Amino acid sequence: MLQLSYVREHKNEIIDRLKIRNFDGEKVINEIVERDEVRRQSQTEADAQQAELNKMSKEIGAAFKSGDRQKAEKLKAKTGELKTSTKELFERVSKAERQINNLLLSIPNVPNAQVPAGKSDEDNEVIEEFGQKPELTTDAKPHWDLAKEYDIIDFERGVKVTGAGFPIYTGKGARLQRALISFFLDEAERAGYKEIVPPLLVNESTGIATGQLPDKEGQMYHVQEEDLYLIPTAEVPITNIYRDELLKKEDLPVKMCGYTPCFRREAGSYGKDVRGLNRLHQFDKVEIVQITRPEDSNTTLNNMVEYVKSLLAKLELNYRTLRLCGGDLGFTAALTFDLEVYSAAQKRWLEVSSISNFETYQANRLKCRFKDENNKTRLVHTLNGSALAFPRILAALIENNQTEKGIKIPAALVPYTGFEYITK
RNA sequence: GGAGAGGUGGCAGAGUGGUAAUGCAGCGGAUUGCUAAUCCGUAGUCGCCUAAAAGCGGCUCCCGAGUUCGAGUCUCGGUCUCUCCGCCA
Repeated sequence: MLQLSYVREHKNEIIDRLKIRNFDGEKVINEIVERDEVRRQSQTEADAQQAELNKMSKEIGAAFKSGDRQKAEKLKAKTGELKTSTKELFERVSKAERQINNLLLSIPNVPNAQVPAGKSDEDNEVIEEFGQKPELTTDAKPHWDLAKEYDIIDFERGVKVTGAGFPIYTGKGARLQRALISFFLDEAERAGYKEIVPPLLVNESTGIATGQLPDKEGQMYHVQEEDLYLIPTAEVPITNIYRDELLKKEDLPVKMCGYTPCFRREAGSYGKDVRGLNRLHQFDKVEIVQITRPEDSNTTLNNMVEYVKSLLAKLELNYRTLRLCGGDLGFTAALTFDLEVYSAAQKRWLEVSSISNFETYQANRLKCRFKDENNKTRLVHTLNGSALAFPRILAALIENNQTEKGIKIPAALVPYTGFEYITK
């Protein structure tokens, strides 16, 4: 969430910039500033009274020690009234703090200056297109047909075992998943990311810190009995590794990666977009996460985008890079680039990676800070990106590489799959 | 699941009702003729005052209530960790 001092000092600028993401923050922010004034005034009074009480306590202690019992009793009698009014003042402070906190939680991140205005995904800015769209014969099939034909994904039995959106990968399909895990993790390790195997269930504090809670409960599966949530992405547990920690400046940047399944309820998603592998309740993903100094995060974001692009190039997939407009930006993100791969059989672009800079928004909730060379404690910046999400990569791979001989595996993956073609 | 012990600053670690020891690390400074030693200072956070610092004050010993003029210390509730037992891949 936004820092209170930042809201106080840049009120109008924040209101203006939030408009880029079509968020009208005027009322909430004015209320925060007003509550903050109450808070500070009450605290100044309360502190002064508390100081007086502390002084009296010491005098009483001294009087007892010197054996002056009468003086002590006299002083004790005087504390009562002051105690009551001090307590009331502190209650006003904490009430204001709670109100401010709730209001702050409801405000999304302030978009970075690079973010273009726009209402929806249609207004995202295409900044680059790489490679040729593959040309397929007219009888080319979408992946859900190919999956059945080549016996690599069993959607129907997935429905039986669990429900829609939980596919079962079989045989070479399963092997291909395993190949992707190893390929992406090996690449990430080469790029300097430390591999993490995080928990797949997280507690409430963790969900709040990265911004999934409150409000977005609908996205996560909740385990009632233990009050835990299944992770919607590895971002959540991996970023939270450094929650409530004070890092040394030489620890930065922290570069981590991890493979995990991701679980999403996707409440309210219907229609043709959900066909096949396009939108699932459980899917696999390798995530990269970085924690950086504030002044480095812009460069880092670009490096992360370049890194993910290099993966797509190695998989011989054509892609385009989008800069998300304000209307499509996630709640916690300041700036996001999406990478989309073209599916020739479905004749549409598929989002395979989303790479974001959260600046201090998550860091403030995480209370993740570092000491700089002036010994100042400052919030870090957090970033993450998919590198990559499997289902749509798989969809594009099998659709775009369908040949008469079978489905051709890109050369970079062959050492991992152990086969060059998936055949019937 | 049962029993017991514990949670103190970036880290380690004392502290049985009256201003939170000490060591290490980091940072700043002093001194010395050599990859070093020694000495001094230095926790976080909120508020007041500042142009900024300095300064002053509050809070913080896992969290929340309570007792008390005064709580790291006593009481109650919660939470997490460790040890032993039970169960178990």
